Amino acid sequence: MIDKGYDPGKIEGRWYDYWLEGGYFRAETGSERPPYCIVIPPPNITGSLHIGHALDVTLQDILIRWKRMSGFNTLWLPGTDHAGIATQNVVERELQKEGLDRHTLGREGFIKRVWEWKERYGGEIIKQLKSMGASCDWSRERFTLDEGLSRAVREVFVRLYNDGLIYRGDYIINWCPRCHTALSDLEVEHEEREGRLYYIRYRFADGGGHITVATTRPETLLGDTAVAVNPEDERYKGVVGKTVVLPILGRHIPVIADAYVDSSFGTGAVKVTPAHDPNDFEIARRHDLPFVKIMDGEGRMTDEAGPYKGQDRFECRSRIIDDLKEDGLLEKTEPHRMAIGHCYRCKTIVEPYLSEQWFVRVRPLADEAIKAVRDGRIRIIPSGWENSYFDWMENIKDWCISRQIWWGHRIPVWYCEDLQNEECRGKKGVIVSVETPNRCPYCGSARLRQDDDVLDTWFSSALWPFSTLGWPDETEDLRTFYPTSVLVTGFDILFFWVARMIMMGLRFMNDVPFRDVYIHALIRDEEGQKMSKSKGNVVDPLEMTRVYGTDAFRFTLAAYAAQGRDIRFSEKRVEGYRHFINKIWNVARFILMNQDRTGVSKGHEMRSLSLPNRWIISRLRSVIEETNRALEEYRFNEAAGCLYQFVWHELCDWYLEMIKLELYGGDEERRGAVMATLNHVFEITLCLLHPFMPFVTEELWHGLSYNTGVSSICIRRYPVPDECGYDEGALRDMQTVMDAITGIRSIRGELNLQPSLEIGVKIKTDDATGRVLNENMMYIKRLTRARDVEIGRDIEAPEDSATAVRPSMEIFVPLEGLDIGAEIERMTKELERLRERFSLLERKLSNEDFIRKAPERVVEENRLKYREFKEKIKIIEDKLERLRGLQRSHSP
RNA sequence: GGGCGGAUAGCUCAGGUGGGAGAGCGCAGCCCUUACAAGGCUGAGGUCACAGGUUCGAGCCCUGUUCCGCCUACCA
Repeated sequence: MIDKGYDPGKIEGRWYDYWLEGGYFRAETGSERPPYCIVIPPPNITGSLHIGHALDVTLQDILIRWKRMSGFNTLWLPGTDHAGIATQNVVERELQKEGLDRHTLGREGFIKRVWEWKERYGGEIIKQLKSMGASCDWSRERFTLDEGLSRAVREVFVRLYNDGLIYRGDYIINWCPRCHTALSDLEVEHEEREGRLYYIRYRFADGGGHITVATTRPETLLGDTAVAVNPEDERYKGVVGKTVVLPILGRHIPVIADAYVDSSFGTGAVKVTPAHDPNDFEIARRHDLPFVKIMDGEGRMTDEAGPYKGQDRFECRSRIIDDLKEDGLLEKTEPHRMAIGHCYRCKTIVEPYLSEQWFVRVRPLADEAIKAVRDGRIRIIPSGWENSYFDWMENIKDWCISRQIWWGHRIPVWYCEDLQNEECRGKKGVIVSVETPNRCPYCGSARLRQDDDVLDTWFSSALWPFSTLGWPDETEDLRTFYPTSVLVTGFDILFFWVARMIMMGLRFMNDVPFRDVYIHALIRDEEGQKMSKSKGNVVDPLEMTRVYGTDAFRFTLAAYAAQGRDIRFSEKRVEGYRHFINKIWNVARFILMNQDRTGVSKGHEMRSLSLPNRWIISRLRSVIEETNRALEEYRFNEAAGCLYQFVWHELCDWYLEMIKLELYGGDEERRGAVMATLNHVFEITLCLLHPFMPFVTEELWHGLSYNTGVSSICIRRYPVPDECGYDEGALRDMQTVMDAITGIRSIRGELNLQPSLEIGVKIKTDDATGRVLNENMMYIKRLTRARDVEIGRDIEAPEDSATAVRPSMEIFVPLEGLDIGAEIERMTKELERLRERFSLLERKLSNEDFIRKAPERVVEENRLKYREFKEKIKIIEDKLERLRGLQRSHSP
């Protein structure tokens, strides 16, 4: 006999090892079975499992286990991401504690150090994935800096370069002064804040007056090389072409006209700082203005900043404001809402910064990626995200891919230092190559210098669906599993990752990287706040699994995963599902206890079974259908909800309670038949549940010896409807029996009758219903604790009796000393409810338009209900009248 | 500035194509009935944010309003 309660800690590790030993998670090469593949969104090696991963992993595992059981050759490919900036930051912090920095170690030494760190801690998250029960094929685990994946990265870079889709140049990019690197537009998080708009006077050089510009960043005036106005702006017509004097520095700069300037904003005149603002950069290129860099990579002011040299950018700002005030050049300031960009890794305010970087020309790639979704080669689920996808793709700008850090894929570009011939000089000595060159291919020089930069981490993750399968080699895995089946991820990386995988997949594999993209919600705390360490509101998934068990936690996440909505996570709900698992556990206990006593017999005809047995099998058939359908449509919450409802409220509350009668009494043949049915139903139920709660289902499946012929539930065929018979009559009859039982119970409950009180019951009903009730009398008696039940079409309502009205049934419970007042109250309330509904029906049916325009089916349904309610109301009215009569005769 | 989503029971949320308002938790009453008190039975509780419109009929479709959340953006 198994333990009284379920203790997840005892069994989870054991079964996970069992699965690994059995090799159940390993994908086959050269399989006849249809492939089903998911590549995991690779977690950062710096990370530890958070609740978002837990959700992501749970949903993927549900799909993979379901498909594996359904006969597919499944591959769930796991791995981790090197996470360039994040990892570099972590290791740098560690060095800092030792009083070191990366420059003292040197590039090679530092990278060695990061690898050491990776070996030590990078595996943590993998262990945590395993503890969630993830059925990944660990023999195919990948890391974005693996040799194979690195080769893919270089290959892609070289091909894109040769196709003219990668270029290098001086542009304004987003610069993080703390991480000392360029960032792509996406890596900047914008946050709206209350700032100030400063109105600053620039005096004309000829001494006559001034022009006022408005700016949010007064310190950048040090780098101004013009003031611009709109050419159509009448106010400034006479000013264009004049010269103004830059405040503080006294430099003379021109007033120019450019259509970019919005006359309605500020004063209609804008200062132009070409080296520190992307728009000004464009203006400067149009007007051939000089570029003056006033800030360095640390965010400190350069020599160009004159008296402010060496100051921090924010210190400089306040100094400049003071100085402008002193010079009487600060006209006014206004409050101004604006979005400020922050580094997504360290939250430092980013700086628009002019520097030489590598870029991907994404327009042609994006166009193909748009087509793939438009024509349905890729489905995005829920489809609402398609709009965001299209919007972003249509307005996409070139992607800055070079990073000035050390941890990552070094850019496969070398520069010839000698430029010894015409060809070499023509190419500017730039060598782009998959293999590391020994000599310059143009001039033969051996003095080559590799580009210092590494690639954006997302550049390598964009290749993940094919680089992990062996590309650029034409491997068996690639042939079998590309395109992958579905990508499961959160919307926060739709652009970062999903969109870029689509672009790269189409470009290099000539096919989409996945057929479906399932986008799940973000998990928030109970107040709807995003979880973050600094807020201290994180829910630790590992603690959840420790306290409630992995299965309960997984089931909770699945039950929460309704499409298109954020999840507000509540621990109470996990607790609820732990109870659910305990419930399942106890079904197994129930089976084992009775099995010992009764044994099991086999091969029973459905029609020879008693009503509850025929009913539960028919219900299970529907549950199988619904679960499969829900999973097919990524409606995880519906699948979970349907199983929960079935197990708890149908299997346990009704079926088990009813068959106790047959198990405790009845003949041996009958007991054996019931046990056979129960086992059949429970075995299938465990299988249905297995993808959601792998551990407890495996444990019970073995505990109940269902493992004949198949060594693990995880490879047992996922239930199909044909495994169950279907008996519509049983569903109908069972409903009748349940109606009778709940009717009687309702009287018991509402009148507060002692459960020990054995009651007599009279039911007035038609012959057909009466026959069903009589056939199942024993269940009714047991579940209502009724002494005797009299059934007939001519039953008279006894005096002093409580009443319940059910479809085609009037139920009476005669009671000595019935509390007439209480019963009148009950009946009155019931009557009110009925009358309300009835008058609605009455109005509907007396509406000619309704009769004429509504579908026949709906009209008929309403007529039926109308008659039913009318009858019920009459019964209750009569009953009430009699009760009132009684009340009068009883009172003195 | 543009876009998207949400507002349903005290709380957290379900409600694929318009036709009987649901679940879990919580709450109240009764019950330790031999799988489970991590349980059972019976209940109470809702002008489906607001205002219009379409329709025989709207939680669901359309328009507008309010509040909340998110994404996105080069008006300094």
